[in-house]
Amino acid sequence: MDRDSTPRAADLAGDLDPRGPIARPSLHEAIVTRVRDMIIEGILAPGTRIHEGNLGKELGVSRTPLREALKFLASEGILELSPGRGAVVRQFTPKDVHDSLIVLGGLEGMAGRLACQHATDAEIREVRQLHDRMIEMYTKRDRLPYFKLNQGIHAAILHLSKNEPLMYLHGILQGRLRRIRYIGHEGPEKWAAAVADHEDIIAALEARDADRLASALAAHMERSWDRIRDGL
Amino acid sequence: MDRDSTPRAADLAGDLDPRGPIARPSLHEAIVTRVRDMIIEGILAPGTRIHEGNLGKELGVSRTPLREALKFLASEGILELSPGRGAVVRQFTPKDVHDSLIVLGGLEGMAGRLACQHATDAEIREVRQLHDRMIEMYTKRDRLPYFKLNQGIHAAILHLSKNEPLMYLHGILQGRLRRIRYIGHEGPEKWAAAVADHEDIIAALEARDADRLASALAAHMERSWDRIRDGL
DNA sequence: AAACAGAATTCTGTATGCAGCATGCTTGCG
DNA sequence: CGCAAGCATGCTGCATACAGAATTCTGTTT
Repeated sequence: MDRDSTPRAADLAGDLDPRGPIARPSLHEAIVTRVRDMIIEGILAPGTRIHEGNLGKELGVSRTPLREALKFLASEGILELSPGRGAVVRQFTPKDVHDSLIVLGGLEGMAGRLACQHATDAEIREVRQLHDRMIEMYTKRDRLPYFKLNQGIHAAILHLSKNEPLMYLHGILQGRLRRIRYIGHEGPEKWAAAVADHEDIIAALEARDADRLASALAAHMERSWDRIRDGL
Repeated sequence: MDRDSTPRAADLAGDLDPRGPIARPSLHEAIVTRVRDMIIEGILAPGTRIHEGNLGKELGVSRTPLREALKFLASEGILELSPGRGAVVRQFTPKDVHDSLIVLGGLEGMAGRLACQHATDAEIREVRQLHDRMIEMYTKRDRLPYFKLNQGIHAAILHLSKNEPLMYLHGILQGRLRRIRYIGHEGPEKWAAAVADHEDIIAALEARDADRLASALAAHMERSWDRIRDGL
């Protein structure tokens, strides 16, 4: 509020340190991300009941903030709350995964359409650069950087939509599926097809062809399902 | 699990009481819906800090379950958490509302496409019946039942998609906007246009014309924005 | 008179303790 | 020997108590 009225310390810090004010991650946030990661990495397997006492002791926090974090994660759909029985790591059926991927494709399609309208040429070039670096990693068969760049491109398109609610919903669904995708079912055989998909996507974005971009993203997601469906 | 192996008590209860097992609404759930309603009805205005002590005393619960409910609502995006400063009722800018409506239209469009594939004829007839009753309320100028039936039709279309994640995301966004729509900006002048939109929507659904249904739903949402934009 | 420093108050964040319910085991009976 | 009822244990749900941070008020200083 009215930061210009006290220009000294605030602007000095602002100029010298573009990182802004020091924001320690609150314990709440720390626990949430920690537990979420534990679920994604499979340390907490789907279907397992979460023991508040043990988990709290293991994380070095008392039950109260841990319980609050569990409620938070339950709202994301990663956990299920059975009254009197505590929190259980949610199991996703193959249909759940498929349905989620369909919606995810639709959301990215929406984002693509909006990006064609709202993105600047410079921003699109940045996505192209991400893509080029991804291709580089692909030719080197360097899987982990490839995977991260892949995710980064999708996130970038969402960002270009400049639609916060859209990004939010996408993030929720993405979070649910990260567990599935983390395992990395994607066999190297079909790797090439995914790269080809991405080439289409970037081309459509550069041409600002909204319809083509949307259908390319949806198709990409459909093929992603084909890649992981066998792993259930 | 294997209910048929012990047919006596279980099936007896199941046959006699179709309501299933007794499910008391947990206090957690009760508080969540209560506070959410308070926000929707404007009792807790956007921007206000939530005072845990007072609100807890008012609801007759201690701070612990209340705090858990607040975290839950924060995950839905209805509240914001400022570390050290507690929870604040989120304010939505006009852009937030517009962006949300765009996404909402897109989600309903997706649902419409899926409904055209998956819905049975009987289910579509049920939606038509909802529509007819809505028209009836419209001709009587009976606003509240009209509003509820209107919401019901949209919910029904989502349901016909038979895609749980889609319904879930729609519910979140819908929940955020209910506060805005609850006020009831919709002037009676433009009422007729909304009814005409719905007529289109039902017709497209009955024809199972996915493209037409999707665009009708998106357009309907776009016009909904025109109706409420003046009220900020 | 305005502004700053300091103290007091108040509220959030966390820990702990207790009550109620769910679960697993043991024992008694058919 | 099988089954069921009762009992014991352990966990969740909630309340309360305490510590630390934020805010506000007051008194002093320039």
